[in-house]
Amino acid sequence: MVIEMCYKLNKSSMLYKRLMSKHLERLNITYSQLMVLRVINQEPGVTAKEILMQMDTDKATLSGVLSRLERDNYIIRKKNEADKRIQNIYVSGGSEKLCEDVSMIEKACINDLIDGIDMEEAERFVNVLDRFINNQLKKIDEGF
Amino acid sequence: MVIEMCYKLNKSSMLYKRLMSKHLERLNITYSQLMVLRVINQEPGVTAKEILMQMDTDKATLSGVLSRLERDNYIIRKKNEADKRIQNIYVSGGSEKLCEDVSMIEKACINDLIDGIDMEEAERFVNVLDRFINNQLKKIDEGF
DNA sequence: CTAAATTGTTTAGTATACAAAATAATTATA
DNA sequence: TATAATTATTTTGTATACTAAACAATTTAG
Repeated sequence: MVIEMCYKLNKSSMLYKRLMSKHLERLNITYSQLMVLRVINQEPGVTAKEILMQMDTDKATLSGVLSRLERDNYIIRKKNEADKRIQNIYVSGGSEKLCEDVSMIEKACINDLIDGIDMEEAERFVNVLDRFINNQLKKIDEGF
Repeated sequence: MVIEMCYKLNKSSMLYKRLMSKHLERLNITYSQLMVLRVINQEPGVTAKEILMQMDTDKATLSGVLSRLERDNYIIRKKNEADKRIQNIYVSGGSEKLCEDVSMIEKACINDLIDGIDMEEAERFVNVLDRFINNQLKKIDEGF
């Protein structure tokens, strides 16, 4: 039963990424890149470290995403003069617009997915999901 | 609200893979490889095509997983004489045992994750998740 | 029967995900 | 103050995920 739940969580997650990627294709940006770009858009000047703390991803993965975002001119990195280990990251012109466009797409895409699921059900669902995630985080913190 | 739900589904899925991968590390097999190995264990002689139909993954991805499973001696592939495009796939000796071991690990791992979530909640959760997945599949079938 | 379409699978190329090691800059310590 | 420990980030190496193209064997059509 619980194993089934886990498989289905994985399946749903995979399908969501597949759906969003398809929609993002014509904007020439990937799902992961977008998630990161959004954080930078909301907090101009953030550092990689700060992005990492917000998003549950790996530093090596983020490093790659950032370098591709920079390569494609979505972001700009400036070395921090006070501490030269740090780079402050900013979105480049046009990226704010991109973030907005994507939010629209996302909302449209998601409306279809919620079909037949009412608000109360969704809330209970997220409530259980939160507890499940917390259990997972606890396990990981404890060192498995 | 629904966007939040999607993010959390992704997060939970990522955490689950991270947890399972950690546990599987000492068995020298990856999560994806194990999922495929299980199908082969249950249906000796299956073809790649048949595995694809059961598991929602990509043929190119599966091809890679199969070649690594073969490289590491977990499976054996035999060319089908009737139709030489096809290969029948079998687990090699010891893999049945491996599948059992992993099931044990998985159960132990999952017991901790369900902590504080009762059976009824879990059932409702999976029910909503099923509908959500079906909506996603419908969207993908419709060509997005 | 032969060219064209189909089928099962692999290869090439790009983007993650993640562990482990390497770098570079900063801070703490003997 | 030289050295060790720490911090922020990148690099390396392996394993997915996915698209598009390549291949080989098999069918289907004209």
